[in-house]
Amino acid sequence: MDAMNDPSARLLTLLSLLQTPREWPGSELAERLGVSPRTVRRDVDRLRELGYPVEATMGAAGGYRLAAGTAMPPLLLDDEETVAIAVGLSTVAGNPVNGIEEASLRALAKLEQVLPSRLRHRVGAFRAAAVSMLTGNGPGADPSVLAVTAGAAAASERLRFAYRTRDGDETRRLVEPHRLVLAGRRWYLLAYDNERQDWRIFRVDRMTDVRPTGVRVPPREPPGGDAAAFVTGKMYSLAPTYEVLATVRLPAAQAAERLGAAPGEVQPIDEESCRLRGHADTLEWLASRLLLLGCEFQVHEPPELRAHLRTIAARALRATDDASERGGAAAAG
Amino acid sequence: MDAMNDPSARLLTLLSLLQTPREWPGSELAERLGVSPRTVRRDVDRLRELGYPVEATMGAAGGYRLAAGTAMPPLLLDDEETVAIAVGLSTVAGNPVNGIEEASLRALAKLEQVLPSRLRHRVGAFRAAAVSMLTGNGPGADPSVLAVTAGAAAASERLRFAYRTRDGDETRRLVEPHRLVLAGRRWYLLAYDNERQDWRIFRVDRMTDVRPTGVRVPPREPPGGDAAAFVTGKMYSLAPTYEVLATVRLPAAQAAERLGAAPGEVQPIDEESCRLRGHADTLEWLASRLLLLGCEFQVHEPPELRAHLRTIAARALRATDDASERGGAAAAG
DNA sequence: GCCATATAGGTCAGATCCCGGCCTACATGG
DNA sequence: CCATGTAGGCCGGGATCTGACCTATATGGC
Repeated sequence: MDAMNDPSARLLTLLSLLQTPREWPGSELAERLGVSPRTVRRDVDRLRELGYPVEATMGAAGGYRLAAGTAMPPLLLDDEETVAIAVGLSTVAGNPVNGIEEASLRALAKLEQVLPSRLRHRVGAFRAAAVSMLTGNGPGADPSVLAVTAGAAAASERLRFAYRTRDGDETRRLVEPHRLVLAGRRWYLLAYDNERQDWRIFRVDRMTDVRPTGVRVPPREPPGGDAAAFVTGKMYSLAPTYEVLATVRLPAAQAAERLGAAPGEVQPIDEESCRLRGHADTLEWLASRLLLLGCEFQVHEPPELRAHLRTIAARALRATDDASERGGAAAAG
Repeated sequence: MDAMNDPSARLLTLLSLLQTPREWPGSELAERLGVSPRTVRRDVDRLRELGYPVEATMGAAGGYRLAAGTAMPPLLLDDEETVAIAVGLSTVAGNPVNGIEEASLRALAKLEQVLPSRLRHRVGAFRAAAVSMLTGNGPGADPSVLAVTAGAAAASERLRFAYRTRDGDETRRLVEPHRLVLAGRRWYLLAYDNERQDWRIFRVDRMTDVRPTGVRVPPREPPGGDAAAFVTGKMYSLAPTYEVLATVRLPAAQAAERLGAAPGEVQPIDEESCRLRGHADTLEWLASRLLLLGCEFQVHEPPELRAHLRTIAARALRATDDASERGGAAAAG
């Protein structure tokens, strides 16, 4: 199969074998690699010298296996594992709520760059199901759009895409991407618009048909220097959001834990309740998060959220109403 | 730093450089690798012969970059990307709803096997936040328990762990793990209990302090042959679940899409409503899923779910009740 | 307690590969 | 048209790799 004469290729396949969570006797490795057992021992030595600790259990039932070291070894994945990782990263990057969004985006860009095309559509299929499932069918940004954009920004490549403005118009853009910024629950792209000759901010979930042009340009300095500040400053003009103020009957620590490092601040009121302040862009998201807290709470601030909670309450009551069960059309009003 | 005299190590770092989404001129690669440009060209050739298509753009502003080929190249990740991948896999494996659970579990086991300890606690910290955030704070199984168990099952290693029975008793077990099976929303371990000398099924979320013994045993044949059938057969005796029957005022296709490939069947009633049948183990999960559908629905079957929906409705109404806003203790009744 | 079987590693000789330096060919952008 | 990049052939000296010995040592089963 592979040319096992080449020590480098052999080391790679040896690594991939050792990453399987099982023990490999040296003789079997020798057979698989097509070399003598002595060479296998030498290769194992080489891996150890490279910093990848190959554990060996001695004795009659001995064997080799890869252990945790100080550096990550190169991951050698099969098709399904690759798809799983791509989908997993999509759920984290496409619905970011914790604090590793940028890293997951980098990893996703790195992965998409080398993803075989035969796996690409499988990833897409799973992604739709998984993301909508895990995130509560939010209208988040397409992870592959995110990945391509992040890659172009890192490579300083011009980017071409279609952008749907707030009014629903479709426009085509040619930009020099600078940085992706996460604000609230949405990704924004800070980029220099080549046609309009000015800096613009784009909502990534409104970008489609994204394709790198391949043209590299020297990176441009954004105005103000700090991309995040620039974006958050202009964000509210792009997407109207709701300011939330609520009282939650839960200790501040517990509330923060259940909410995750999500939007907003949590301030303790007393030992068993706290004040929640933050902003989000959809009422459904807010309502479901509050209800999933599993405790009593009061919503003070956005009247729309109060109205929406009443809507949900009414719907939940109708769902348990025996009267509407008989005549299906009764729920029309 | 690295011994760049070794061609194997050099190829690895070259791969890691090329995985960065940018273009690398050959001269810079030569400098970084500490070899002559001619050797870089030879190394690039070698990568291509190994099946990793290194794209090169010719001309004055040329350079090398790694493109998508037919096989996945070994992924070389930095710390943050590794953590992001581990967290992403945890959200998919620890809250499985789509159909790549087994693959994500394999990938997670592979990754945890070689995860440097310094990254381990960072993964743990993010995991708690991310999983509870994305899954709606379900009491799912600990992903690292899942990963260790999957690894032991793959390696045919005996496993020792503490198990909390339904009555709340803690027992210590020594088993030969056979397979992990996903049933409904929970992971189950089918294993041969060495002390009780019989096959047993364990809920993974009740396993703690899991540690492989390192003792390898020849794999045993499970009773019926098919692990999944065996588990689903005994599942209901382990965890009491709720049978759901509901009518949803949404076309069947849309309902299926919003519910994902989750548990249950969706049967169309007419063009704008359908019947939903399935089972799940927590009322919170069921209620939130139904409410997130964003449409009218009626719950027929589990009386507990009807009661829970009324509870939620009452809580939502109290949250918008101005009277209870003044006196905090008024919500006690 | 012994033996089979595993890892661990030293040594040697021959074949092979690797590397840098030099050369020419070719594509591209200013 | 020229500077600058990739592409690749050729050559010679030196380093490396491999298999085939060998011994030491740890472990589990009989």
